[in-house]
Amino acid sequence: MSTEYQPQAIEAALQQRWESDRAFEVHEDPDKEKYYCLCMLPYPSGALHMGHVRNYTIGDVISRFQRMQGKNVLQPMGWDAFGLPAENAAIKHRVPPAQWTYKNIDHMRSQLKQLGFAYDWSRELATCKPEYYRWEQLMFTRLFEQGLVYRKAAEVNWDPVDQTVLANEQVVDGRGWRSGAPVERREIQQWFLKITDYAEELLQGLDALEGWPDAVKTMQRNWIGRSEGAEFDMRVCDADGRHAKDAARITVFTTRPDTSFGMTYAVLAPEHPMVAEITSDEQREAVTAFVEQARNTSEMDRLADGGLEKRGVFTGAYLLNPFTAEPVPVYLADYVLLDYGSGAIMAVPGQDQRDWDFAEAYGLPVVRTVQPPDGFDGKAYTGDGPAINSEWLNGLDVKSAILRAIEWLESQGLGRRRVNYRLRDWGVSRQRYWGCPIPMIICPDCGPVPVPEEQLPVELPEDVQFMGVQSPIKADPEWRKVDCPACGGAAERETDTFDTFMESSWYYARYCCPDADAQLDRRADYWLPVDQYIGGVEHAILHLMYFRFYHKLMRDAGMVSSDEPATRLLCQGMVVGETFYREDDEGGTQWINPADVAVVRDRKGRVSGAVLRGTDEPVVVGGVEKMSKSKNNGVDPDPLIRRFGADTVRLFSISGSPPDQSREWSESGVEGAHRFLRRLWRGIAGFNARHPSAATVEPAALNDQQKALRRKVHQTIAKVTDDIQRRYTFNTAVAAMMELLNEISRFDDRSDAGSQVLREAWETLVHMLSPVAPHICQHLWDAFGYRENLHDKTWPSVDASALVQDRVTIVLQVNGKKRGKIEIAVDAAKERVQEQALANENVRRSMGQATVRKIIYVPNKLMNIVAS
RNA sequence: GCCCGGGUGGCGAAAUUGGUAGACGCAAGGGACUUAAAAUCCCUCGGUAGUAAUACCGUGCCGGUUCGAGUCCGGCCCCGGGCACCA
Repeated sequence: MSTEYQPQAIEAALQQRWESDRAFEVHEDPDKEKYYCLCMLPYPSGALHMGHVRNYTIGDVISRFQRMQGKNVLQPMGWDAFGLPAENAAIKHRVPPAQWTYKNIDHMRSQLKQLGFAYDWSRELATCKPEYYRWEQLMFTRLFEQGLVYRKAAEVNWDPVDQTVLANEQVVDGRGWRSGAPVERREIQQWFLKITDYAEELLQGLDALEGWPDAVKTMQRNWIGRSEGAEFDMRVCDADGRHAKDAARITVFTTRPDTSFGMTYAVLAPEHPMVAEITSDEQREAVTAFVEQARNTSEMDRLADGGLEKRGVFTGAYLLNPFTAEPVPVYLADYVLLDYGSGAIMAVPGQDQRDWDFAEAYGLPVVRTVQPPDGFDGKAYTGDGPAINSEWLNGLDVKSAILRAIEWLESQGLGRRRVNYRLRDWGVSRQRYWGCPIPMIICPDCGPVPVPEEQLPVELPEDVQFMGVQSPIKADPEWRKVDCPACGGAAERETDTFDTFMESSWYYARYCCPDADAQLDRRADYWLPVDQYIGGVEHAILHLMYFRFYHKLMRDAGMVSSDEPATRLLCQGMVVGETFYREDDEGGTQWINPADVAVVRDRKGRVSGAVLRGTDEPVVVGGVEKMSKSKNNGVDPDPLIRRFGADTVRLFSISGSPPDQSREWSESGVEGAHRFLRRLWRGIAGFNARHPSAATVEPAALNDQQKALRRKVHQTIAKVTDDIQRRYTFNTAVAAMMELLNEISRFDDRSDAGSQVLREAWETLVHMLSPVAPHICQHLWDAFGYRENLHDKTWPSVDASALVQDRVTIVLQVNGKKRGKIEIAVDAAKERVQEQALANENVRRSMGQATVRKIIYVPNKLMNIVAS
């Protein structure tokens, strides 16, 4: 064993050893407890970044730890291989997306292997392969047959840059989530999955997900947006409230049926199907113009000003309020949405601020139906209070009045209790090439027909040329030509492809049986649900909702028996880094990579500035931000691995802050991590040279110092175990191991007993550190003379007798302020402690003339003397 | 506006059940070794006063509960994230 730590000399060899041993290939074993640890699969963008490294290190630490707990651990890896960047690269570099993708996968796979992650590579999958997506296509056709898939012409968010439709979730502040371009409005025939059928279950299921962060569950709850209320019908009438016997009815949804007596008008969404029918001749021109304007504005734009300006138009029609038997005028307005509730509302300006604003703008009356405790203040009142101006509801509080109003509606046959969800169906059509073809055929006679099972998969041609941005399968007039499976006549294939969230909705299950001759087989139920899922918070709603939904679809298709895909979820924080820039002559900002900058500090260690390396030109320190191309503050893991080794990079990426918080990258921090491994290496090299043979500890014969080190060792085992297993605070686990190394370094006892304690300490440290830094630890383990694989060695256990202390430190307080400490035998009687405490010089001084009123004693910890 | 997080040294942070605030790491300062540098090792490191022992102050702000509050309660301020005309 060399005296200097050279990671380059050991890491590749160990990686090869694990590979030829097939060390991390696992199989179903009914006798062992299974543990499925999964990191969100990467998009093969080209190269790993520090965020990947952190994510996968967390997963690997958990996986290796659980394996050392004796569990049968599955940790797979694969590629979310479809997606837009491949098409952009194809357009830019004239290389087929498939080729670009496979090349990236090869490179990133080799990077992952250099980091020594314990993956079962035999299960690797890429979602762009027909043998993967064929099952997704089959599932889709079955869902179509069950009525869970439908096609409709719908307003879509059209991204003019990416030339594609975006899901609502992919629109951020009215802009495409990837391109940042303002979203336009279009109508296109689209395929939808009925996720709304599962809204209630998706909501209820969150309560059982105890291992998920509250933040994620809250976001999903808000996204599903359940609201309880009532819906009821109102008849179209004239200005005097007269109506024909067969007068049309319009249904409204409200969460506040108790305020119905305060309804002073009604509003329909501009796209409401009844608009043309009810509009009066006098108002027709104005209404048509308004509807036209609404149609040409995207929903995002219409909602953009957040209620400041409410636009609307009077239809000339009236509806009869069933509560008062009085007519109310009907308006169209932007602020009512067609696809929520029934697309029509009763407006109660007295109790709803939006209605208030609109009533104010259009001179409509306000009727107050709830009495606020502090009087009216020129706004809508939405709080609780007794009902007023509401006949038979008067005096009831809001909750009771709602119930009474619903009872009345039901008894009159006018309406019913109703639950609405904000969640909308999942539009899965994308007008892109590099995605899974949607396995449907449109026949002029039969309509949409699913591609029969024996014709699946509908394969995406990989060897294509891009002419502009147009999808090659759309550009090719031949690809779409097909015979209708139903009537045999000429028909056309769907040329849209799936949203890539479709592939990432079930990959975790396919890993369980990657070679199954079905979407899934029985092996899936052995491994599922995932015990620990790890990924970024940016997927809190989209991916994490879709994969829960898809899991329930697979359950209902009999493929899996669990209700949820993952029992525990960890969202790791971002990797962030300092930014640096300077302004160029044109006033533009030039971002400079941290690698090219030297930071200047003052005497206190505060950052006082920064200069360009080499030239010493000053640059501006721009603040800590998420690593990104645009701020040029990204750090490439490759050179770090070459220079410091994978173990250092792994160690650094999980130390310093807890996994769910952001981790600031710093070169000196990486050096710190490396320094720790070097000290470990040198310490053991020196120890092995002095004490070549192993010996077991004889606890009874140890002196106080030896006992103290041994106690530290076992305290550290307890701490590290708890931190990794229960708390997931890898930063404090690493800190505890660093403390142990410090303690070992201070221990200078060359006696036989001393070296026995020391050996136990070194071995335990290496053992516990191995999930984080597997290469160096295995190498050191070998150097101790063992012939076993550390990843299969049972995790060290705490010797409770080693934790026992003879003497303890008691903190002395006077009136709650620390005044001293005493050393005393463990479990000493309160009287003994009190005697010594009151004899303590410092305690006596701070008590002065005061007399003792009370003594609080926390055994073996603290004594507080209350005196006055 | 609503819903989640969070605010502790120069910095990242720790303090797990109300019981020694600042573990561990980084940065900084001093020293040892060295021809020198790197590497390594040792010491100091919240603020103020003091040679020191020690005292006072200190976990965003104000108040409360308690023998004792970073931790619990009430009210505010600020930062980050999510949702946002959903009736």
